[in-house]
Amino acid sequence: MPLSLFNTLTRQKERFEPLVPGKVGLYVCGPTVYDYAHIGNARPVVVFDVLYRLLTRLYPDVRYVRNITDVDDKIIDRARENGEPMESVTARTAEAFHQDMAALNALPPDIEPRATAHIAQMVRMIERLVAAGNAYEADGHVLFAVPSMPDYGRLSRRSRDELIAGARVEVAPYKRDPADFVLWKPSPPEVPGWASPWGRGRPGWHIECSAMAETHLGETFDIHGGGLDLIFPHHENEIAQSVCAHGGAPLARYWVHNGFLTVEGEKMSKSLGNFFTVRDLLGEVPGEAIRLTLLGAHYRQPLDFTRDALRQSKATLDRWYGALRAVEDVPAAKDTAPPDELVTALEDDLNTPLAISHVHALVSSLNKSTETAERAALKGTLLAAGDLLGLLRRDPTEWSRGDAAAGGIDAAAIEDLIQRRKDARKGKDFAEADRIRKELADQGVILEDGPGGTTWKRA
RNA sequence: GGCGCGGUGGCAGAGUGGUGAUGCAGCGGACUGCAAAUCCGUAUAUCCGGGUUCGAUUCCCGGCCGUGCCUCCA
Repeated sequence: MPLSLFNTLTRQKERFEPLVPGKVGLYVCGPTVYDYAHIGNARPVVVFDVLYRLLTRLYPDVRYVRNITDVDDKIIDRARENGEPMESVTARTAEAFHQDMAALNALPPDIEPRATAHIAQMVRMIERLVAAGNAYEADGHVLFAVPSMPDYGRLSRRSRDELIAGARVEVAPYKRDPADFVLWKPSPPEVPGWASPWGRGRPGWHIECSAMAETHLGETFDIHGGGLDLIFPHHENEIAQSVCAHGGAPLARYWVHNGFLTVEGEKMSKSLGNFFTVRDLLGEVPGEAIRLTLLGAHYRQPLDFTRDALRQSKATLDRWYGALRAVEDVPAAKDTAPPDELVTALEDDLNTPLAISHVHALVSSLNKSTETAERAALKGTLLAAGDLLGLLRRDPTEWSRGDAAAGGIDAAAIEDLIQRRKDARKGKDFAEADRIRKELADQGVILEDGPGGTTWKRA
């Protein structure tokens, strides 16, 4: 079954065909690095990581570009508040972002361009837009002239009139048209800035993505991804800039947007106190449980992120790793592929919930199997399925034993108690054996008596 | 006000014009010295009202409810 994706441009699920056979260019809007990534930021990263893994499986040459926005007024504000240079804010935050996303098993993109390294490309693009009559200088700013682009609003399906009618913000006096947006703005001396034909200044929000996409993927590429909230104005404006700077060549052929996330049924916001950073959550549950939670709903559906969902994802992974733990002594079959139905589910517009149900089926088969060759085959298939989804990468025993919580009982002490319980059982002193079981249970350690002896795991 | 999305069992969450996946929780059973894990079995759902159809949860219209965006905010 061929890959199909829901294209925001046409509001339809379309069969995916790369522009150049065998070769795929993917651009995803990355973070503005001024603070830790929150769980809402993590959703597109994880969703497009699955797409990247799938594309890599289907096509020999995939180039995944995800930018880092390291110049922005929010960053500048943060730097001023902290009394530190913008560069130290962005370096620190980008590093934290990398750590957090790695903890979610998100692969790094092939190229991670930074806005500040592409100022020259932005300036050149703006110059082209001015020369072509699509942009103008006014009051130290350079603005994109929206009326110069007849197709403006196609992605978000808004007419210019609607935009103006719905505008909530006062229109800057230097704009020729209320819908015009900033390409370049002046920087006062205390604000970071770069020399340009229009004086010292800094780029507007949208131009960086146009310039970086052009630099690393060319004028027209295959897939552009991001959150639903970016459709307007960000992606609409990106299209306007790029298309006009490229003589009408389309920017991306498929626009893929992930849905929004709520927390415990409410919009995440700092004032509601339900604002979770990935970093906070990683202190409570393994990153893999966060990842599975994010993949538990279809990417275009709204996702309600709850403690209960997180707990359930952890329980699911416990079961999956439990099945792997039972076949630790069986070498996985080599060169195994994920099940066809799982690949098919992902090819159908990234139906991760359906794909996950196929993992459940695999785990169930593995638990039931008693024949060594079959178990080896199933183990290989399960690991291949996990690889495609970015799951089940850890050692199963290590997973089940978890990390000794601060003050928790350590592995050596547990083993010692298990030995003492074994002696008690040998002497039919079940009261003592049960006392030890209870003692460990009270510390979150569960004992499992199997044919090969007693093993343990943390609850 | 404009544009958009969604309403499926106790919870989460897919598919589908014709016996409604999957997981968690529940109940019963097997296994276990007791457990845990696992396995087997089992009850429970398509917001409301119209329309199209032999037949709609699925398509169309209306309503109700929830929710997102509406230009520097990612």
